[in-house]
Amino acid sequence: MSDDETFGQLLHGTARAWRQKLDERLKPMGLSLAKWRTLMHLSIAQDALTQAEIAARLGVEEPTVVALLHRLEREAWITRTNSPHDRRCKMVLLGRRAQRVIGQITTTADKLRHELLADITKSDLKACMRVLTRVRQRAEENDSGQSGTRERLVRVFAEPNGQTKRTHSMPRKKVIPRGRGGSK
Amino acid sequence: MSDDETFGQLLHGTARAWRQKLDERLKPMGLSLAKWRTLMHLSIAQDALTQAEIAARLGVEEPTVVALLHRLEREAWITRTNSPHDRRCKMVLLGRRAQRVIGQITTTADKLRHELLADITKSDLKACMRVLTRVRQRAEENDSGQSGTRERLVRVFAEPNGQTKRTHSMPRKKVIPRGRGGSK
DNA sequence: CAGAATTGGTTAGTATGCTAACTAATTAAT
DNA sequence: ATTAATTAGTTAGCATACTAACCAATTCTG
Repeated sequence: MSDDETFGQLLHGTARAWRQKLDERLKPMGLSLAKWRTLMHLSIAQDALTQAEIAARLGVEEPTVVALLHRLEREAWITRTNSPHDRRCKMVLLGRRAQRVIGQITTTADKLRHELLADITKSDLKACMRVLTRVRQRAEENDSGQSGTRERLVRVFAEPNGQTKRTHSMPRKKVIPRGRGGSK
Repeated sequence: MSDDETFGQLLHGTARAWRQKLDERLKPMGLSLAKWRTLMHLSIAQDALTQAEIAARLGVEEPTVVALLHRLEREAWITRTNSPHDRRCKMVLLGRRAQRVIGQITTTADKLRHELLADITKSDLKACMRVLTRVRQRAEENDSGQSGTRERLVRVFAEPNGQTKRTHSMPRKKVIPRGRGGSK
């Protein structure tokens, strides 16, 4: 009870309200928070991404991405082509339509963010982000070492310059350029 | 860009991680965050609630509650009976099973909350809750009057101190019909 | 009191997220 | 060089949330 009792409720409620609001704003453009996030990451990457990379950047599981991309493709926001280097992969690209309006979409999201954070003091905001970061860390860590292969959802946060410090994978066979070492 | 750029992502990511963790902990008991919240509100109420009241307390829409209660009923956590006072209503009650383990469930949730907020300073936590509260308020307010009847989801859990100050409702069950024509 | 408006609940359809289980392709090991 | 392990993507099935549309009961209004 007491104070932290409602922290969870507050956290979820706020996230939900935010999502709802953004969805509402994006709806006239035929988008949503999840779709926008996907397009944004593709836009930032400035290059085709594999579905696994998208999943990592969004911080969701692969099957979720499959469905998401399916919808995005159906609505012509993106295109998917088989990679010639690795026949398992599909390279995902922004379609024309998306390229044309990506700016507007991002502007909408930015605007909302500023509205919602309008009268928050800089220090409160910092404190809040500090708390959220810490909580997320805590919630994501592996509840102590129980068995082997729990380690999914290694988040990959894009730096402003598009460099993404991948935590895992990216094969890119032999002579293919623009590779970096990687893999843990 | 810059700082608040990632606030939305952080907010969602944290909420998601939290939910995931709690779901994971509750899973062995056959529960989940949404189910637990429902049972908790019923437990707090110490009385049967209508579905509309539950929806208001959970802060979700009615159809969501319908499905949720359907699952809870199927698993014998709750029972639903038609109200004798208002034939539209269904009164929802905690089942035996739920009454027996509600304490354990709540303990689990409390424990997780304390773990996740463990090393957060009191003042940071306060600041964070202040921010979240403000943001939620903002996100929930009616973006200017446009479509007529937007005003759902009037939250009941407003104050972070656990006090519940109901904003509306109180099911006028058993309203004594003063001088009405009665009949029927 | 009769018709209108409101309220409680449901159904249908969609979006997002998850896990489990599977196929196909690639890489690692023996 | 086979076999084993890993990785990319998919499908199936479920949970949770929403909106839109609807019925039935109740309350409000004129």
